[in-house]
Amino acid sequence: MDNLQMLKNANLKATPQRLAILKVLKKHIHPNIDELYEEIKKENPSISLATVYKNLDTLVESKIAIEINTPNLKTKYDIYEHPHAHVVCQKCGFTQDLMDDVSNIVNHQSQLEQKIGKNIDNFSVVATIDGCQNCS
Amino acid sequence: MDNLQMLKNANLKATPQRLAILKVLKKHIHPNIDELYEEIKKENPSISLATVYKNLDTLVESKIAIEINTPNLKTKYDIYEHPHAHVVCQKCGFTQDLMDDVSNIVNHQSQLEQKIGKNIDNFSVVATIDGCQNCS
DNA sequence: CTATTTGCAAACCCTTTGCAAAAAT
DNA sequence: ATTTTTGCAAAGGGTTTGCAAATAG
Repeated sequence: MDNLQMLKNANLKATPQRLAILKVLKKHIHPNIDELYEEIKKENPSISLATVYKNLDTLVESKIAIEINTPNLKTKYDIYEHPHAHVVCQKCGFTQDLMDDVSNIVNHQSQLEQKIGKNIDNFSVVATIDGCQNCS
Repeated sequence: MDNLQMLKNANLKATPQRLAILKVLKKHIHPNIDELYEEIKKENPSISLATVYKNLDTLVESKIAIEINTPNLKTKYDIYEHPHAHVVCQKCGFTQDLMDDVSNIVNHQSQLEQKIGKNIDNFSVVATIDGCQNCS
């Protein structure tokens, strides 16, 4: 969906700052606040970090974005398009998408389902990834 | 295993502070630093928070304890006895153990295994838990 | 005796907050 | 015109660090 429309649907004012955040969220994979901020400043040098913080909170509240909490690292963000799960390396924070079919495998196990429910929004697996491509 | 022995095996000096931390880790489920600190102070009023921080790092490095990273909340700790996984509520941080057989279900899926490896130490699933007993 | 650990206080992040000015509708 | 949002600077909170004194082995 169009960024401007996403904001309108959520009753949020379409400020240049918000549009810039959405643009970067869609172009970069799982950025954290610093990566977002640096990227946005290229086109919008006067944006303040506090504004980025505030807007990320707002976007998450409105379910336009989601947070991916990572161990010891800054929270990462993703656009909430169709819900999908993430696998996060415990050591280095490297984050990968879990395809829908894979998360369904996890999700359809009855015992697991009891614990985590059927809701895979924001679902993330933090694990020691043998041979993580990023840290080993 | 005996707390004193665990420390000796890791070449760590058996200070009263460390023994106190281990004692509390074994008695309380998934405490965060504050819960640990408050509990330890009951018997060891002069311990400093910095010491608790330092020792938790040390214990995790020595694989005597593990960290459970939780969204928006303080890191929780657990004794590393036999490895097991955790399910953490995304909303409230409520943390449950995942029994070995359940984590094996997750673990033995070949696609998932490719991503997360066979190592279930420290494995945690952060998810929105429908009807979480703690937050709903 | 030597190396490690402790406790304190200060430093150091990162994130949030208050508020007046600016901008969106 | 009204309400929301921005940007700044300050405050806040959690964690880490440096160092001298204390302690474990």
